[in-house]
Amino acid sequence: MKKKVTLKQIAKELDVSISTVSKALKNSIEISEDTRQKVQAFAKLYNYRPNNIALSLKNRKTKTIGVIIPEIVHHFFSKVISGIEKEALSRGYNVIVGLSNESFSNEVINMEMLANGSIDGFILSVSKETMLLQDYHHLTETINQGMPVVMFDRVINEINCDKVIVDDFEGAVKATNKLIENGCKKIGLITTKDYINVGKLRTQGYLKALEDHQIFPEADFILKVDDEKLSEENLESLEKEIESFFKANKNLDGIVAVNEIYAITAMKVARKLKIKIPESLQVIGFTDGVLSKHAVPSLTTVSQHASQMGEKAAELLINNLEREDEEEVYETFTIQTDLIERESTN
Amino acid sequence: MKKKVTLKQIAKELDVSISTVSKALKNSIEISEDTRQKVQAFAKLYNYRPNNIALSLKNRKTKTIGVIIPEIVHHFFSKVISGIEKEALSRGYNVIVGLSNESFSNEVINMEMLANGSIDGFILSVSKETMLLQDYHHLTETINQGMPVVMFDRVINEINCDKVIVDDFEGAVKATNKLIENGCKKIGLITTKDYINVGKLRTQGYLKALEDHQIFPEADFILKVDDEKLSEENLESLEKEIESFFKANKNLDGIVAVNEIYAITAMKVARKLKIKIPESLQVIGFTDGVLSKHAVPSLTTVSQHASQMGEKAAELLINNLEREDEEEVYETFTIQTDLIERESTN
DNA sequence: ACAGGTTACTCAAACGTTTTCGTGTTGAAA
DNA sequence: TTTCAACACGAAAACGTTTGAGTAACCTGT
Repeated sequence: MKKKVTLKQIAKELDVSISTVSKALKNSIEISEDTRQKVQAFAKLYNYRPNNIALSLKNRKTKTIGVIIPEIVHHFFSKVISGIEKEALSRGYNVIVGLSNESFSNEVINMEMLANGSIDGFILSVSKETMLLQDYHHLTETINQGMPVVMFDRVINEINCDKVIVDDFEGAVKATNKLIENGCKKIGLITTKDYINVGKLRTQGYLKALEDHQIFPEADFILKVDDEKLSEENLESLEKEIESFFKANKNLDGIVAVNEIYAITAMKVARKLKIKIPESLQVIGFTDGVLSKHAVPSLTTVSQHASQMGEKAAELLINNLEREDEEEVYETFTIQTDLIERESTN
Repeated sequence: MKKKVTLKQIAKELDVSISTVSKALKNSIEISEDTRQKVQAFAKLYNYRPNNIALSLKNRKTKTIGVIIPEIVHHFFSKVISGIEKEALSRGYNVIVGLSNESFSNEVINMEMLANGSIDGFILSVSKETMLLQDYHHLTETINQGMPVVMFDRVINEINCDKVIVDDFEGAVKATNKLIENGCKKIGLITTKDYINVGKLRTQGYLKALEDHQIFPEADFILKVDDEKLSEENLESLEKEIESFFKANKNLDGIVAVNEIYAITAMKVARKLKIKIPESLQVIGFTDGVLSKHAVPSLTTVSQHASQMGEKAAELLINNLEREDEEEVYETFTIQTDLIERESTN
């Protein structure tokens, strides 16, 4: 077991100073051809690699970005990470991942753990609890300390930083328009409570599309599912809720659901109620995950281009980190959605 | 924007030495009550936090573990990460994630990037390409440098380190037994090529169960899908392959599939061929992901307890890191599988 | 022969900590 | 008055690196 070799050890072994070794390895002209070769040969032999931590300390930058997300077992978020990682790797950065599990305190703890020098900047999507509590002190503090932050998807307008968001509004408009074009007259919406801003925006898009086509929005056609219903355990109660929604509104011929689970569950319930998809009910979901692709019938969905979001977020952050001038102009980048048509619509 | 405050700045401000500040903050008895309070008050006011990088350099440990996985947009792996993160957080460690994207060179690059001081140890599942090439120099090198490595799921027997594996063999036995108990006579297997060891083990488990029940294994009943068929683009060709498999073996009444996608696709094809599930064909998959849960009919599956795997891997690694004595006794921990019964079996 | 200029190095500081050892000042015991 | 703890603090080294400044030794031209 040979431990990592340091400059000091090489220096001692070759009987030169540490500086000489360092410069020789950097091909400095200050060092004679002879010594240079000797040092480089030795370094190669012992597989010398500069210690990242020492470099980080010296340069006051770690070349590492911290990512805090509510959950990783989730197609959207893991895809975003994958995008972040891709961009980060190509620009020589590492990615540290922290999970908040939708908990405010976890988010704070994770951020504090990373903010003390471990990383150069944050990319994050805040937890539901944070949105609910509206306590953003951990965010403002890190930003005030001069650490760049990029928020994505679940962003907070009050916070002044770079942001990458999905055009949720327009996505919902597109989805709803599609159903209208396909001849749907009674279009239902399955959405979340309003404090989740993406749910809110999608709801607004749905309403806008109806309005544009002079369709009167029936309040009954909108189901606002309680948030906990998304968790894996509460699947049955979600099913029940949707079932009574369907039973209360028997004439629905189109459904826009603000996420994949709602859409898939709606299809499941429809099947149970012998409602044919897409013949008598057309369904469009959000988030183009595995479920949409593999469902039977496969689900028409609004793709959020999660991977692209991640790449863009990483790009914004790294650009910011590597910018010389300190001008603070924050950008909000909007990712356009695409409607991916599959079997659940005509 | 107030930058992070350091010991030096506090020292200067209070006109004491750096050592005094450091000791005062650690409640050292060397420091007078008076000074201690003054320093602590000041530190609190300026929200002093020790710089992690400096600590890492001093202590020669980073309290960070590196995780290298082939892919993150994958239920199993993201669940493992979530388990790792949970254990890591509770023991004060951070998690750096590197993705190999199933590529050997990416795996090597990622490991080299992290091995130079950024982390204290690795948790990894090797890429398919690495298994194919059988080039493990990057692994042996890091281990030789004294950096602990824990491998999970896709492990390499030749490498001497801690390992966490799923009892794939027994899982397949359980699944096959279940089908036999349920009255299946002609049980097919949809698996991967043999160089993926988990696929191989599951195949062996399937054969063992048949043997135990004196059922002669028909070679025709085993479909070894070419590996690229797993990727999202090749979904149709996977479907086609399974479809001809079904057509060639019309009398199959049970299917064991070594992963979720194969199982779901098999069900999709069965539906297309008007084969009723579970009445005329019962299906069991591996990996208890979202698809299994939300499929119609929902899929009976062998759960690998991915989260538990991650926790265990992190536990082994951290124990190793924090162990005083240097004895190298490597453990291979086997996670038992559970059969989760759903609608695709009787 | 000597100023001036290369050449090929070494020194030392810096990044932010922790910790061992040293030291000046007190107060009390002898 | 001397001696010796106890007390409260400071200096310095160490982790591994980079880099500007400093310095010997040699060479060159006059």
